[in-house]
Amino acid sequence: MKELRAKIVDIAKRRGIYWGAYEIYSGVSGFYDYGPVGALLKKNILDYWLEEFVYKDGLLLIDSPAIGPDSVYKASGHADKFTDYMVRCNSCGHAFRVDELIAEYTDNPDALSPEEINEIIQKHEIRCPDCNGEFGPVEEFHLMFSTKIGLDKLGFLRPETAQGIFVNFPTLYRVNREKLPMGVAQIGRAYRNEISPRQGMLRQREFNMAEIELFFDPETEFNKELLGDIVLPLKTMDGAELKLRAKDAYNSGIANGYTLYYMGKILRFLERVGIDISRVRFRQHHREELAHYSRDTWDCEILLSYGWVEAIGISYRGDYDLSRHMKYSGVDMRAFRKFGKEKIVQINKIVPRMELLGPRFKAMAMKIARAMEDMELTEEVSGTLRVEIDGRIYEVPEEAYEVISIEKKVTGERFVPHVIEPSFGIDRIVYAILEHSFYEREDSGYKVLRFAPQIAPVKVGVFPLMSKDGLDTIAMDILKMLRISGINAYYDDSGSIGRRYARADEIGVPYCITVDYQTKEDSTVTIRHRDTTEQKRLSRDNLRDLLRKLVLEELKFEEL
RNA sequence: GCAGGCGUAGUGUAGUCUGGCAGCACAAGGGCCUUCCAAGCCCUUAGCCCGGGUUCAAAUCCCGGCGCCUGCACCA
Repeated sequence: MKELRAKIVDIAKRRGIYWGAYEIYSGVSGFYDYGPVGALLKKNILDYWLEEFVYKDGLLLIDSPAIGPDSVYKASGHADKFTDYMVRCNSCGHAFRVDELIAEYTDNPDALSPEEINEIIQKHEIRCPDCNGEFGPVEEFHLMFSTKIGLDKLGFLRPETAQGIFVNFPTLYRVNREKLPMGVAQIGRAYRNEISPRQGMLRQREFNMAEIELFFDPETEFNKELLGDIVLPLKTMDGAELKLRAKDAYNSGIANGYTLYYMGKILRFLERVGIDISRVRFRQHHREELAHYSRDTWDCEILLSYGWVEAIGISYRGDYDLSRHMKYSGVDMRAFRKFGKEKIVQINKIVPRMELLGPRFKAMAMKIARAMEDMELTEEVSGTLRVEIDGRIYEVPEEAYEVISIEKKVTGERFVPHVIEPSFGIDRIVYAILEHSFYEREDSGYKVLRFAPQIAPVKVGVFPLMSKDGLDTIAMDILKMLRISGINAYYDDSGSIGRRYARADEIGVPYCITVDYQTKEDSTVTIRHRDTTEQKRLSRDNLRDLLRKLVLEELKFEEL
């Protein structure tokens, strides 16, 4: 298996798919460049992702900034949960994670403040495990990259693209004409300052994500018709491995309906982009494994040379994110749920008597009156009323207001929507495609990447059989014609024809056109199929239309 | 961050122990040849991770740094 990894790394660098970034300065782990071939591969995957997940389901695509103020990440919980405390030994300089050092002295090392940690270290005389030296003060280590916005405002690089969607919920909800369910998608880079990233492309400090937040009303029944007969490979929290039809899984209550819906879509998507879905499963997180925001998470894992690798996560985040942003920002993030029938309810309402409030409170009178009107009267109100505005308490005497009982028509109520979040690790999918589409030909031993035509970076190679006798100029004409038509094609006249096919196979070019001597007589060319090496003759005239169909996979090579 | 291993053309490696002209293969570029799956011939490009030390002389020995790999830890 290690062998395979080495071959992928080799081919990736040699042919321009990807490589470690900043090589001339000896590299920085956790950062990668996509080369000319890889950048197109990634783009094609994302284009197809848009088709499948955004256009087909009518989602809203947005694009928000990668840098956000710390207020956003305080609200999201990342500022806390993404911080580790460390101490450094004064004599040997080694750094240690605090939670490990003090684990035996406290139940919840994660909940302590730096001061409390210092206290524990002092009290129990904890010393450096390496040299028994004394520790310096507690330092913070952020898994988020921090930066300054302007002169001194603290900012973070987003550790996920999701928050850009949550903070915009009220606007998006209106744009969507206040309808749920509402799906919002975002493609972009996210950043995590991993302590020591390994595993190549699979764990990067700057990486590409495609995320969806599907907002829905938890009280509206899920439409089962959305689930097909597709069979889902599941591994549940208690370790059971099952293959269940999506509908049956829903009936058994194993997961949320939208989670199952996305599992089905993901499986079809992965198959189409070239993943062997017999090496795919959905693994449910254990409770203690869940992220701080999650109620239930299923990882879509792909079997690679590294073992089972999480490539996509489907998280049921409940109302966590919107509730937090509502609390921290003070902005109403709720949606409206209409009742089937409108209800008539009796409510008590305070009516302020302005002629008494005015003289007494002067400029504050209007504010106090509004606050009184907005009070939720759950119990009887009488006597002096205490009204709080901006932290100050105002005492309103009994005679300055009246309580009246009125009938009110209630057509619905406000609630915080729930969220299902399918989150795609694009780089992991790209890498998985490389591993799953790589093979070596039995006869010659040379290497092939079996990319699906739709995601193949280069769709067609155009070769003159001999680079003389005018074959080269005909081939160049065909190349131009294809390029003008929006088909990514390239020309190669170097070395023998076999060598050129081999080069094309290495970067997964699905079709090769060869101009030979017969072309000069009857204007036909050969087309060669990468996966079978079979060839057919086609007329030059309908080459463009046929190739288009082949690339879109509307036509198979066998049908030519 | 810890422990171990490693760092030589684009890629893979020899040379390091025992200091003395840095070699091979593949790939790439040019040319000749060639009528369909990495053919052959000629030519070319291109390298000792960085810094310091020892030495007449360092890829080789010593020190420091950086990076990569494996394991541990970490992995929202």
